[in-house]
Amino acid sequence: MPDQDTLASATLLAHQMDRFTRRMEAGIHQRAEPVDVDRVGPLGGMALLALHEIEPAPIQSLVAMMRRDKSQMTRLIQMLERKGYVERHACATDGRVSLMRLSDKGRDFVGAMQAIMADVIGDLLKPLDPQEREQLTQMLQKI
Amino acid sequence: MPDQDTLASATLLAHQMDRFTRRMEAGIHQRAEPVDVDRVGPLGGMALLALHEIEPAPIQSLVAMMRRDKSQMTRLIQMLERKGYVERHACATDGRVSLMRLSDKGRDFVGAMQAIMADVIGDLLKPLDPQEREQLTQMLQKI
DNA sequence: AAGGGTTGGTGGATTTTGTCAACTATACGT
DNA sequence: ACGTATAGTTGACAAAATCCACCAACCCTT
Repeated sequence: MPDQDTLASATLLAHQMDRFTRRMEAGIHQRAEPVDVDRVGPLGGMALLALHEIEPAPIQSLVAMMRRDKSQMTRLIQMLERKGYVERHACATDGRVSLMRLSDKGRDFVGAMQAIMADVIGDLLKPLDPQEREQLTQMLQKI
Repeated sequence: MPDQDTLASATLLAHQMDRFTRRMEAGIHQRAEPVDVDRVGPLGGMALLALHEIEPAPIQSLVAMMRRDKSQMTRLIQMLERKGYVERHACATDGRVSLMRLSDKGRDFVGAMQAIMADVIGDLLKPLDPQEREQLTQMLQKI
């Protein structure tokens, strides 16, 4: 039987998370606007970032990594391909999958994006000392 | 000049946050479905939770708290009012604001919701020991 | 090798959220 | 009384999420 405190702290955490994520996205979105000439959007940007870490990869991996619906991901990738940020080619060992990788244009974009993210997040995390930041990422890693 | 590591860790944090928030929302959404008979939706649910902490409150406070657009909030509240979860009455000291508070129905809903949230979040946080959880909320508080 | 179940990816349709700008009415300062 | 700021509302629209059916290639098992 959870007491009143447990209940309240759970919703507190949820709100905190939500708010932080929100601030993060707003900050990134704002500073990314001049960079995002082709309007890939926040989600598209995140997808490119994610792809950068795991390329070459099938859509499925990106789906798992970003926890989005696969149909959504299909369309997102199609858009990114159309705009020249990612390239796809059939997988040699499995006829169903098509492997994606970043194009040069995509790589440039990712570089710019990472700088912005570091900037924004560094800003948001200012109230924490370096040790705490380390702790934070480690905790998030665990979960 | 930020080094490669800083850049990568920022995007890592962003992804971690995004994923966690997403898992949380998915879990809550899933388990809340039977409770959400009037289809107030995830956002409506969060709004009620938030309101519960600050009521009675003007829309503006909720806007600040949830970091959503005010127009979105207006419509959300209208929906919640229509469905009988919140009540509004004019503010005595300021003719522009209308104060919101939960109805009994709203309060019941919040109770059910909190239990679900505690459950889901407790589940997600299982890999952390109590002390770490405490640390986590405190860090999030700071930022 | 043929069948049945599974998995990777697509497409359509709809709902939920988010964004931006214009607009009303009240409040506030001078 | 005047300009300006604030709370809330509305319209129009764009982005993101969700759900479901579907195809084709894979993987078993027999």
